[in-house]
Amino acid sequence: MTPRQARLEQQRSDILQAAATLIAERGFHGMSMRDLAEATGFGVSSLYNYFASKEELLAELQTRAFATLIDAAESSLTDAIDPSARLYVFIFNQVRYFIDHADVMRVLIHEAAALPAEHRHKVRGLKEAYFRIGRDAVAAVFAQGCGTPDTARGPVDAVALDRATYSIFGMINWVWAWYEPALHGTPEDVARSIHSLAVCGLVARCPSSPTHAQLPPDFAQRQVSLLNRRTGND
Amino acid sequence: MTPRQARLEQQRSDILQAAATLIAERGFHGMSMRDLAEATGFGVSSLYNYFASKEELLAELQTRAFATLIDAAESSLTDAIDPSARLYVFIFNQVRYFIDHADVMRVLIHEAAALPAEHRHKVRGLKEAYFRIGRDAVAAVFAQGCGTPDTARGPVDAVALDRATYSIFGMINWVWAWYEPALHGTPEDVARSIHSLAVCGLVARCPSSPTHAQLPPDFAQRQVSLLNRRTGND
DNA sequence: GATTGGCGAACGAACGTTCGTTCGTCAACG
DNA sequence: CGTTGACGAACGAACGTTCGTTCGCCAATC
Repeated sequence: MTPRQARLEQQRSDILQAAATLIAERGFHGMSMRDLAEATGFGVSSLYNYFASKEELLAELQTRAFATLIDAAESSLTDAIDPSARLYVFIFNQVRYFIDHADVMRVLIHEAAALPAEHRHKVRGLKEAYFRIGRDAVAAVFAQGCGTPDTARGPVDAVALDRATYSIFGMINWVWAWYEPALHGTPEDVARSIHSLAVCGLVARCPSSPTHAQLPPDFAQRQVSLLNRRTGND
Repeated sequence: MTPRQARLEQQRSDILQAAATLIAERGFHGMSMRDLAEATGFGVSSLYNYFASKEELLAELQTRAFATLIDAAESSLTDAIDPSARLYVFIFNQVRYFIDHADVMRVLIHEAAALPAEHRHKVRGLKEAYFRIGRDAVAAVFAQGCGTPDTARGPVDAVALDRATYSIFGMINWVWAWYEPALHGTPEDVARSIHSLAVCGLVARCPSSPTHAQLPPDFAQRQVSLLNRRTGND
């Protein structure tokens, strides 16, 4: 990559990050290209040297973010740890990303419908791919039972599995709406709360959430580097 | 109430419902007053006979919806049933409302930030009141344990309780993003899935979700009438 | 080493359209 | 007959986008 291309890519990333912040605040239609120009220091027309239109800018933002999420999830789930720990890794990955990139996350959740049809289908495909990764992780825990054979429930019907998976996604995705570091603990605390709720519920007795000791030793660093890759929205 | 006032109130409700649909589709800034005029059959300027501004319209929509939710939750939780069943009632209430009024719900979730400061604080107050109702229901289950004394965990720290409550709200609120009646079962199925996940998790053995037999016999009808009251967004 | 020319990148100005809102008017109803 | 409410026309502001131009860098030429 020439320095020329690197500079261009860097500025595209900067613009995307600024756009994520503004869209998260005011919504896609609430952000004007003039707002974005002021936030980035560019003139309004210069933005069109980097993105063909406002809608293409949104599409690029969403595509990059989902690709990052999928990459991080796939890479982190290659380890052959037990289902409950795998689910924790998946949850922590996503919680971590949402807390670190709250504005990008808000865009992902809120502005899927603002895309033109062509881009919407592409993003939809990425979203479904991501959903399947999560559902596989949930299904493994579901099938396994509480870790001991006598509590195993056996296979569950597909609709109930979908509902459970969507519900777990709901816990994770909702983090953007309430989490404040000063009030609600660390991202690890959040991930543990969600994992505990997903696996054991509020009241049941079962093994506590995996500690870091049970996870690969380089786990934390791996996640960070993965999540900062490709999106460039840091 | 004179017929005059009744007619005015009816038309205000109609306009609010149409606005909810449009805002849910395109976002607050994405809906124009001309769109709303076309959807309601009014001329653009006639809308200003009913609402002082576009922002006041949004504020009224959100205020009415939260007031409806709070009323329904408070009324349905007066019965002295056991904590787990109370939590189910709370969850079902909200799921039911979200599925019946998916557009209003999307507005509640997405467009809080679009309000001017004054109205935003008022709505924020309603939202916190609603949160406290849910948190009390969660806390009772949390404290009770799995219904038998030997599994009781005792009191939990406040931050963890908040995290768990927010997570349960997340499961419920996320329903708008995925639920389709043809694919995912009845609203009761959804409420049971969420309740089961909240109380027992994916794997633990514990009493199944309350059946309707355990609930007051007029439960279903009471919910419907409550939820259709005051909002008028039907 | 100085001059030139091509080119990516940034810009201000302006386009036509749409935005939220206001106003004067006029028909209809109580 | 007086009040209410519906309306089209019009407002200034802001929208996304385009255009012509300029600036500065880097390589090729003298």
